[in-house]
Parts: sequence; C-alpha cells; structure tokens
Amino acid sequence: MIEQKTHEVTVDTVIFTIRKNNLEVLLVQRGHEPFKDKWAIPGGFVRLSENLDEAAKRVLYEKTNVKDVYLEQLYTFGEPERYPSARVITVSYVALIRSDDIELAAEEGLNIQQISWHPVYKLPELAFDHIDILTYAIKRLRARLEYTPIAFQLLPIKFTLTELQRTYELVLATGLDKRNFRKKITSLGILKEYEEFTKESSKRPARLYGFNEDSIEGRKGLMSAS
Amino acid sequence: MIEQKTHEVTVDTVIFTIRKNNLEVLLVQRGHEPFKDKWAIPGGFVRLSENLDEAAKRVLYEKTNVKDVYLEQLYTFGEPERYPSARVITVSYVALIRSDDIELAAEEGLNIQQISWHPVYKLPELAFDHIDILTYAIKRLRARLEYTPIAFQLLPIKFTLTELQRTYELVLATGLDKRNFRKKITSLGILKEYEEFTKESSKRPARLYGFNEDSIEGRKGLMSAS
DNA sequence: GCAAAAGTGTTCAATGTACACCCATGC
DNA sequence: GCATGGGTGTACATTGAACACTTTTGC
Repeated sequence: MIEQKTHEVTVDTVIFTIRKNNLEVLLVQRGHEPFKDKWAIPGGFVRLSENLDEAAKRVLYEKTNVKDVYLEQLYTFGEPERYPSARVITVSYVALIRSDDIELAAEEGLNIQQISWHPVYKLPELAFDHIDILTYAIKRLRARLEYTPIAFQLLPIKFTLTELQRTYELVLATGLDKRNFRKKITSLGILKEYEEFTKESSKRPARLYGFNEDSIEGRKGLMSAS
Repeated sequence: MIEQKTHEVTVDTVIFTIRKNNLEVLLVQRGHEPFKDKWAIPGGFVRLSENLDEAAKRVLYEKTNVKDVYLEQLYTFGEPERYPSARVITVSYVALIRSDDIELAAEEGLNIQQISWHPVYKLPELAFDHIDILTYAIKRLRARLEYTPIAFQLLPIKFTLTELQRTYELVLATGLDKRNFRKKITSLGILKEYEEFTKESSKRPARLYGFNEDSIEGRKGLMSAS
C-alpha cells in the first residue's frame, strides 16, 4: 500500500431485520471502483463534529429513514490493506430494526446504487473485508439474544409467542421446543400480555404480547436447541 | 473544539496483572499538558503500516518488555471532545500479563514519566476519559473470566488451586467456596496436575497445576459467589 | 368435521449451592 | 503440640431438556 499521512475513519453498520421468514441484512451495491457492483455493508465517514454512535445513527437514518433503533458497537477493523489505496479504519456497528418501520432510501449521488435486503444465510459476494464484519455481527447477535431481551427490537410492538420463538430460531439457526420456550420466556417477566388476539389468520387466534419496558437489563441466559 | 482535517487514531491498552494480592493496572503519569501529572492508560498512535492488534502489542512491549500475552480489543472511544484540541479516536485493548514476566520500561523522551502499577479498586485521578475505558475493561475482564479459561494469563506457569481461586476472587471482587471452586475448575479438563508441590511455605505443601493447552475454547460458565 | 396453529405440565438429568472436618507441614 | 493453609464429599435446590395431547377457529 501507499504510505500516506492520515487514517480515515468510517463506521459500517450491519442492519438486521426479520423479513419473509428470514434473518436479513441490508446491503448496498457499489456503483464504482473499487469493488464495483459488489455488495457492501452501509457505511460512511465519521464527521469531526459527531461521535461514533452518532455517525452510525446518521448512516442508518440515511439508508432506512429509521431512528431510535437498537444500535451497538461491534468491533473496529484496521488492517492496513483492508481498503485499497488508503488507510481506512472502520468502526462497525450492529443495528436491529422492525421491518415494518422501514422505508428504504434511494442512494443519492452520481451512481444510482441498489440497496436491498439479503438473507444472511444466502449472501452475495461482498466488498472489502465486509464478510468478516458480517460474520462477526451474526455471532454477536446470537450471543446477545441468549442473554438479553433484544429480540423485541426485530418484531412489531405487538407480537405472538410463536413469532417471538420464530425470531429466536431464525437468528440462532436452530429449532426450539415450544413448551420450554414459552415457559422460559414468560418466567423472565419481560413480557406483557395484551387482551388482544390475532384476527387475520384462519386458525385459532393467538394472544398478543409486548415487551415490558420496566424490566430492564441483566437477565439470565435463554434458550438452547431442542 | 477546533475543527481540523483529520482524525488521529490511537490505541490504549489496559494492562492487568495480579500483584501483591491485588488486581492491578499499569498506568503512566503524564509529563506534560494536557492532564500533566495525571495518570493515563498506556497508549500510542497507530502507525500506517501496522494493524490495530500490532499497534497494541507494540505499546505493550514498549512499556513492559513482554510479548505473547493475552490481548483483546475492547471498545472504540470517539467522543469529539474526549481529547482537548484534537480529534483523537482511540481503540482500546485489554491485556493480561503475569507479574513475574514484567520488566517495566523507563519512558524515553524529554519528560521522564512515572510508570507504575495501581490497584484497580484504589485508582488515582485519570486523564481524558480513561476512567471510562478502565471501568469497561474491568467489566469485560469479569465477563471473560466467567466464560473462558483466561485466569491462567494472570498467573505463573505453575500455580496452586488456592492461587487460582484467589485470582478469581480478586477479579470478581467476591468470595468463592473452596470446595465448589475446586470441583468446578477440575471438572473442566483445562488443568494439568504436576507431581510437584510448593516448598517455601511453612505450611502443608500445595500441589502445583498448569493450564492444559489442548483444551481449547468454548467452555461453559464458571463460578458464582458464595 | 377437518385442517391448522395455539396452548398447556410432568418427569428426569445436570448443574449449582451450602456446608465442616481431617491432613501435612514448620516451628 | 499447635498454628496454618491444603485438601476432600454429600444433600438439596434450581435449571434445563424431553416429550403429546386438547383447544379454537375458518372453511
């Protein structure tokens, strides 16, 4: 690589959602070199006036028009050669959003870029070292899910226990026992029952639940495969 | 703050050891402004030719003359005002070293700096946002200790079970039951027994143990308070 | 009345926790 | 012989895992 005077600092945000019965991630298709036409995790330069979290939030908002979502710093990648012809250090983030909140932004600028969702278990070829970032993001997401009530961030405000279980199964890529799942999740005191039921389905209506905001932090582990 | 063209990127490494029956951290006393005379976590700028881990290793080696120690990236701090008059983003690391390996380096340069160990539960006033970094480092260290066989990194190659337990207790800041501790730790298959015993003590000799390198990764949780 | 998803309990195994006494040594 | 830290086992409680049938609805 060419030696130069400064580092560039970017944030890259891995944005997950549950969509079409899949765990999906938002990617942008690059409109120019390097890695033209390859897919990349949305990111951008950190402005001098903003902190890292703010930069990640800004990128997220620019791409999806959502604010106030779950956002967590993941890891900082800084191999000298990770970016061709410049020293770019990237601070990666993980974000979780509810798919019904989303309104995807068209990418401004000269080259019209594709921006779209991809199932995490069936990814296209990615630019830079983004496959490493994404792999690590999935690992972190799984670890978080087993410790903290984070799945709610991926679901609508009101959801059924079956939908919640499905979310766990999609993220953990495993099957879970229905009775054990319900026993465990209800014993945590993080759910509130609504006196409402699903209607649309042509089957037995399911009770709707929500996340109990009071019950903050520090819970014990969840789930194991069945 | 003054707007400027680039970010600076540093690494700061929180170096822990067990010393004098304490969990201690290595700090340098600053010889100049800003924060003259305040204590700081050892750090340095990331060179353009090295990756982040290499930068952290270099800093560690410069201060302590040790190599090949446990080193893990912690978190990246990037508040615009965290550093006066410049935008400095720091990638923090945690390192664990065996106190008997250490040979503290005198700091080169114009101002002679103090470099010394401090008990983590009795710290001096720190420069910048270093108290935040250190607080987070302790949190991470505790979490790691409960999941992975990391305590060995803080002990001599050969150690007694009492020393190992003491290490857990110092890091977790809690008391542990001797029998339960021994039952648990020996059941993990990560220890090897030596046919050697302590001699120096004026009490009953204790068997020495070592870390079994074969038993790699992915173990279950450890310990809880008694 | 039947197809389809919702809902519900018990048994067993594994793990965690509490707890007290004898042992080997140096002095 | 005594002071000091080393070393050991059992009973109970909690948690996790396996497993199958009844209920409610729309058609």
